[in-house]
Amino acid sequence: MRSGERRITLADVASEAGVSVALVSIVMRGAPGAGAATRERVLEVARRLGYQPDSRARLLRSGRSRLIGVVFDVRHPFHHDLLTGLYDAAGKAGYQLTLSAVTPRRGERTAVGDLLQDRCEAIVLFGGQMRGSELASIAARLPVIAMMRSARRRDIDVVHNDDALGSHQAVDHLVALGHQRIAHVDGGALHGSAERRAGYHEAMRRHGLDGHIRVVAGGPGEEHGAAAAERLLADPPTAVTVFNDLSATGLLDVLRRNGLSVPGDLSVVGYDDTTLSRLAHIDLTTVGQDIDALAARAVERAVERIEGTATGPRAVIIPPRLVVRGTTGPAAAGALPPR
Amino acid sequence: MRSGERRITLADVASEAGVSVALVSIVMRGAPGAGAATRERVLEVARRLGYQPDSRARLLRSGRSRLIGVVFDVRHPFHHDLLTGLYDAAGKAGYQLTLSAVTPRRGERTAVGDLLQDRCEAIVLFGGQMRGSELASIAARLPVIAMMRSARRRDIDVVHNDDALGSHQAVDHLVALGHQRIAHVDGGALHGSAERRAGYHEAMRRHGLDGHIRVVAGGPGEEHGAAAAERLLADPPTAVTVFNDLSATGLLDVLRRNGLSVPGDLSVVGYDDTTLSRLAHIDLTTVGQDIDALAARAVERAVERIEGTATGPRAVIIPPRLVVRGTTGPAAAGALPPR
DNA sequence: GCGCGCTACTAGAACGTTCTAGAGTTTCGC
DNA sequence: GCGAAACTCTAGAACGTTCTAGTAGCGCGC
Repeated sequence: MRSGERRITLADVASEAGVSVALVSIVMRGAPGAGAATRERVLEVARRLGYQPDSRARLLRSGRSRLIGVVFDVRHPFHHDLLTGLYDAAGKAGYQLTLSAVTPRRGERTAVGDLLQDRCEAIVLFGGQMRGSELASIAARLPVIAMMRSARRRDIDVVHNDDALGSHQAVDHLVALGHQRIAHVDGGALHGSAERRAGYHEAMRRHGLDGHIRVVAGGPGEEHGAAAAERLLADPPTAVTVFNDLSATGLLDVLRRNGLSVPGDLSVVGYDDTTLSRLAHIDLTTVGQDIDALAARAVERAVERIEGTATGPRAVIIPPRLVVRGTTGPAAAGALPPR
Repeated sequence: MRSGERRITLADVASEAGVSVALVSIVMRGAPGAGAATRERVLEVARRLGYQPDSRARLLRSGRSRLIGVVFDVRHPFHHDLLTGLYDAAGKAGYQLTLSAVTPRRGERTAVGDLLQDRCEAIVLFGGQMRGSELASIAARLPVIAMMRSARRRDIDVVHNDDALGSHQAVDHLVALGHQRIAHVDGGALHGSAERRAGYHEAMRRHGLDGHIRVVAGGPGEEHGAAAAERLLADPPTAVTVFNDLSATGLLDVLRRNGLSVPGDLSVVGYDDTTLSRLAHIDLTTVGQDIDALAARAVERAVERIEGTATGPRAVIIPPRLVVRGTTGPAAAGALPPR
């Protein structure tokens, strides 16, 4: 049946099956309260008539929407894995997702506004640039769970990766390979940059490598890594931890163009374990975020907020995991300075 | 207001403003039929009370949903750009999108089923693996526009790139650079592979290079391009057109590992102009699809089907565009065989 | 001054489903 | 066998908004 043609409703099924509309609703929802024989008969009629539930009516009448709105930025490097994980987690919790994308030409405010109209019970958002005060005004209406972004407000839940721990893991790995002259290329003002930098600092100090601490300004893009590499070439360290994989890719390119062998002359650790890091010719050692865990915890927290059962702090921190590939190896023999 | 608290409705605004509910509805929709002073008063009350429209009620009562459902596969290489384009085009046509993702763990049937419940007026889908017969059963209910996939059925609209023309463009570019020994690495059984291969054949024949036609079996992944490169090494052509960018990346890796210079010894043209092709160290010459045009035409066709104004063939073909970067250059001097 | 057309505004029904209170029937325990 | 509890089924109202048909008032033209 096409636009303009009336759809089959519960009333049509009820009429054909000789029962009430309310009983057909009970059957179609799989709710208790219908006899087995009646249930079978109703299902058969519904199938034969091609009945398709109408979520508009359900959403309007039902006391609960059981919808979790997801605002996602199409350019976010993990949005595909996050969506996958969020759908899984929501399904398990008996909720449904309704998606609203942020694009270069569709702002976050529009994306959020659409979800409010849908009467979502909570909103999960990742990426994006909304100010804390704007998020707070939404949080006054319904639970807001922010992922992978700064939102230090007492009414917004935050789920993110332990960036500092990831840097510790990277430095630990390099130290275990014998490296001491380890530099860090940061992410500029981007979310996570300060934490990854702080983690690098802490880890270096923990290993007694204070004198080798060296941070080079960077950024999230390939070009940032490339520029950082140019600056490192004058006095190369034996290893580098880089803010993210894309930046590491740019850095690798410049190093290789300048005749340095990776990991022979210099080891490189990225961050995020994006698909880029897995390309055969990049084969990047990197710190991976546990996306499924992030998604699961975000939904869990959303459900807790909806159901009023939330306990614990607003911030949920998920530990990352080092993924060792081909860009890290033992420190070159001549690289160990006298102690 | 949080879950459990009653939302402000049109009735609340009407009561406070001293007008009817229907008039408030007219004002909030920006529909004609309200006096200017009344309109101002109502908007002020709505703003003060924090009224938020309820799309559930609107969707249920309104004769039209004006929703276009989009089924997208999160792993599709262009889904971010397509979503961007689709939102833009839908907005311009006065429609809204409702999204439903296909993930590794959420099948297309589920994704489509959700959209049917939302009473979308048409469905646009890209990627995915649904059989033509399944698509047809949906098309019996409402207009279906398939993008970038095979669906040769007379009741389903298809919007896609002219794959054959893209291959022509690639071969033309290489011939203009003096290449004659041009091989093609195909995409196996994947959508578009046959057309890209056919286009390569036609273009080679058009340039009188029948004797140099050479097709190597490939596939969509990096590893397919790498394997094809291994096979080409025994007798390298001077140029290769590759099914897609990712495959070209794999091929490039193997060529370079084996000491071949690109484009000095061998030129490479990918397909799709993905973000991979733009990385500084890849800098791939590639055939780009016009994503915005694809999205615009898909929405246009959806609207035509909804409004019963569709004319023209079911298939809408968008020409691609060659993007010249660093992997193509003049044929090496010793490469020209005697004519 | 009267009638017609237009605009502003209203009342009530409709959209398709779920919720809730009730009636009737069946089953189980004493 | 009787009473209570559980189950099946029904009727009617509700959800928040839009649609539709109508009324009242105003302005303009004859």
